[in-house]
Amino acid sequence: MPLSNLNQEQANAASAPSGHNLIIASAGTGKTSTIVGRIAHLLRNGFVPSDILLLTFTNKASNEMIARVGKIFGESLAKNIEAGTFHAVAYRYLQKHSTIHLKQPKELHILFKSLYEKRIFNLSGSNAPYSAQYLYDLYSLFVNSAAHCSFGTWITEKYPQQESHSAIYEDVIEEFKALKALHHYADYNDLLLLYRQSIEKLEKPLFKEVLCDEYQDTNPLQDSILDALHAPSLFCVGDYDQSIYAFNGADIRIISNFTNKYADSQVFTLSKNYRSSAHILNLANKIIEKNERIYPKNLEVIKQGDFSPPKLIQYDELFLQYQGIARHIASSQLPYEEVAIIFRNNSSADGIEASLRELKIPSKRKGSMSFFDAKEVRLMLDICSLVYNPRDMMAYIHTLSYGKGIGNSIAKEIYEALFRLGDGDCKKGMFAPNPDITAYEKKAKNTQLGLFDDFFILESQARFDTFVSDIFASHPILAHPKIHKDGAVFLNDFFEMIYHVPSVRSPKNLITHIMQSSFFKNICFTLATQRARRKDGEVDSQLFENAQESIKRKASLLYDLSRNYDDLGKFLNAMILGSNEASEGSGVNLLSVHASKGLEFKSVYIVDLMDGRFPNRKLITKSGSLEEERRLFYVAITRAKENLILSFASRDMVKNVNYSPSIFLYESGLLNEGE
DNA sequence: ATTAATCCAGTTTTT
DNA sequence: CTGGATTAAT
Repeated sequence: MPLSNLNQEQANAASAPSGHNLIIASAGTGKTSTIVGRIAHLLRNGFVPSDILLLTFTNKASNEMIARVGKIFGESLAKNIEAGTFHAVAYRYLQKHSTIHLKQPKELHILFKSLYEKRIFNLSGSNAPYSAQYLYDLYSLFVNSAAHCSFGTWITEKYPQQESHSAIYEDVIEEFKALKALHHYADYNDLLLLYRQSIEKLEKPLFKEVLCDEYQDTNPLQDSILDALHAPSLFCVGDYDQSIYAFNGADIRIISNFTNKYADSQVFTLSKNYRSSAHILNLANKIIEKNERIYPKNLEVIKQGDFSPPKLIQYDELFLQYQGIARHIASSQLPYEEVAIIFRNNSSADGIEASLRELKIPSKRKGSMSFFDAKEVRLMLDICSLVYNPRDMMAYIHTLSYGKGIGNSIAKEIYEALFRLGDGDCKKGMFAPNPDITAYEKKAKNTQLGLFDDFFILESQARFDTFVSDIFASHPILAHPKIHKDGAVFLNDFFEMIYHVPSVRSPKNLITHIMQSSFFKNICFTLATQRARRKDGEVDSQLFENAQESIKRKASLLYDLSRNYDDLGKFLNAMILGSNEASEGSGVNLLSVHASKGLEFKSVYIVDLMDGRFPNRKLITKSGSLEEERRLFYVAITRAKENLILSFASRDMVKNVNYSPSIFLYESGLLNEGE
């Protein structure tokens, strides 16, 4: 039945014999239907669900496809197909076969930085070493490009002037890797590396057919996973012209070399476009022709009807543009869900959101970064992490650093003390410390200071007894000479909270418990006070109320999220792997070009088409290319089904900058030279 | 050496 | 509005 919904081209692809099949599917040619059709074909021809692996670029995409398969074959059967992003699939496998703790990218970044900052560079040369941030990004790019040489060699090749630092770089990275392995921490890249490592050793392929969506955006590391899977049959779907992830190592040579790599490869091309009007497709073709062609492309317009041509609106000022677009949307009479505003840089989103709000137009933005970035949310998740994994160093350090007089160093010393006192289990270290172990190793300092330290340690046992509870009184970690009254009270609250963690550690129970603890409440109080401080140093009571309200809202949002999970580990990982899956609210869609990939809307507005911003000149000089920017523009245009509105502003009043129109507006013929 | 406070710049795209 | 860097204080 599903195959009969496909056109001839799609059906040919979907029913291709097992082997190495590449499907060139341009924008709007029914790529999803073809993949679903392929799965249907497989299931009808002797494959069982567990023979099939479906790799997509987002988890949302795989959920949609599996749901469509479920409509045909039943949900219970469809859910046995392994499906998701490379990362999600890798993670699921690793969780079954090893111990790993997935960490927020930012977390490991902090860890890396702390190692990096201890290094001493030779600054006599003229070349300053890269910042920890930049080095970390470069390393990630190195991993994703699956180079066969060492990082030091790689970096020297790419940036010869950095050669003198490469040995130190390599050494820090080795230390970083060792530390990650020790704590079983994994970042996104590690998921892929570890997965590849595990499956390489297998004697029998895990799957009979692997389907890979958005093949043009796979990077060499992901491609090496496709190799390591040794699947007897591949079904790769992609479009050269929509490759927009070069910054993440995506390499278009992977898709263009497919036919050379596999002698038995078959290429299918889908050329019937069902999505967009002729006007829109003509514009898209006109743009993409400027890029070098790898596969011929002649899109056939299927959509019939009388549609308006793409429109360019010029504004004098940035905010006038946003307000103008908002008014345009208000008067367009379309349901807001059918409308998308697409921009090159996320920095455009705030202004657009504000302008829409002025007109009371609801809007939704993808994965509000701000939510998982908020200190209070991260704190709650850190507490969950350290309950889940009582040797999670990062989570302990972040949490304990909130104490007055306790910074990263002392927090780390406390963690290490608890770790040793509990023989590797910090919770045991808290409530059943090994009496034979001293909390803090004596530091090899000069004797005078050493005596001074001992003096405090002798005193410490009785130091805080008068105001701390039984659970905590005379705990060995109090021996730390730098912990004083506030810190002790803080630690006491921490102990109280952990001690009373509900025995049923469901995510929602735990979140509720944290929210009710005085430990968390006190920190929120300080956070709110900080946020309510005016420039003169006074605390504005109104601002304080607002800040507390906002914290409460975020806490209850996290509680709502936690109710969907019955397992603490699953909850924590979902908060990391899928943190930007959930878009909040409803209404007009606000999307970056990258985020718009794979989506379609009746009306599309592409804003801020100024030279420098789109194309992003800064990036072109760094790592990107004008061709990639052009593909981005092509992707943005081809999201539109019926109406396409392009706009730019010639001036930004706030930044006091003048802009000239994007080169793409000239290329598209909407502007002529000299205008 | 470590933490706390203050001031200043700046903002790419994703799993 | 946040992160980073600088500076002051313990």
